[in-house]
Amino acid sequence: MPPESAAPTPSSSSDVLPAAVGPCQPDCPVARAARILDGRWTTRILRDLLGGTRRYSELLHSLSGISPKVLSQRLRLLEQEGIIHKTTTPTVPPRTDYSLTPLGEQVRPVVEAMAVFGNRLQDPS
Amino acid sequence: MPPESAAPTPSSSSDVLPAAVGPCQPDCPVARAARILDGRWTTRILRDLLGGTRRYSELLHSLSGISPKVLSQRLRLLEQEGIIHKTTTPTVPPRTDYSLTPLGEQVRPVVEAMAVFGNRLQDPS
DNA sequence: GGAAGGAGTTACTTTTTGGTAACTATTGGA
DNA sequence: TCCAATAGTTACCAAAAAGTAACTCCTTCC
Repeated sequence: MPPESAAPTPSSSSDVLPAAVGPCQPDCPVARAARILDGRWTTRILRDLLGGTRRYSELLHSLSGISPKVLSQRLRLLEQEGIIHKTTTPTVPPRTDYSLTPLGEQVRPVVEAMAVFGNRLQDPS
Repeated sequence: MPPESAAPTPSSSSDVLPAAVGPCQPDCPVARAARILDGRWTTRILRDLLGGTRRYSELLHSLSGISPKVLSQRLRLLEQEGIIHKTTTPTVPPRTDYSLTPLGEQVRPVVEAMAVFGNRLQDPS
């Protein structure tokens, strides 16, 4: 039987990926991140919030096609996970601002890497 | 009315994110990447393939909990998108190897960033 | 003849996610 | 009195994704 599989692929950069170490367990870092970033809209919401604080109605319009239900669902979830922070100002029409928490700021590299990858997809040079 | 929203947040690194430029369109790079990385298993499959070539049965076991149906569905999809490559060796029990294409290698930074983020989630210091 | 091994497929069900449309609350202003 | 604006919620329905279990193909070995 020939020596098979798992040649110690030249790891491109750091060793954050234990891919050579073992298989991806259900609670491995990648899986945990995936659970939070899951959903059709999550990364797009985050992408907009990486540009700064946004109001509910701003997000509703900038994420064209999202419904108010899904938006508030996702925002609630991200808030529960400690990724975003909600500020309600009880002005006369009420005003709600959403912004990234310090933890939420940590998704920046993920979303940036996705943007780079998305550009490769667009332009298959 | 006070000047509102979208203060030009100090962009942390490169300008891959057009967040300051405008809202995320349905076909923005982040959205395109998200469409491909979507699904409960996709990033985990990719994470394992970043460790090198894997066989169907290896993936089936390393991704504990995945069903053969979902695995082959996802692999087919990723192949169609040009992310992975499939090699069938018609030996006596047949053997199929999956590996990343050059395009697929481009997801490494995404998955690595997810791993880093996932570790922050684990250890909320 | 029958089981074994690898890579799937098929039919069917369940769960999850998302979409639609309409409705609520609050209060200042025309 | 009624409308407007903001930030949602609610009930209901549709679609998509995933799970389950069983079955297929092929060939070699016992």
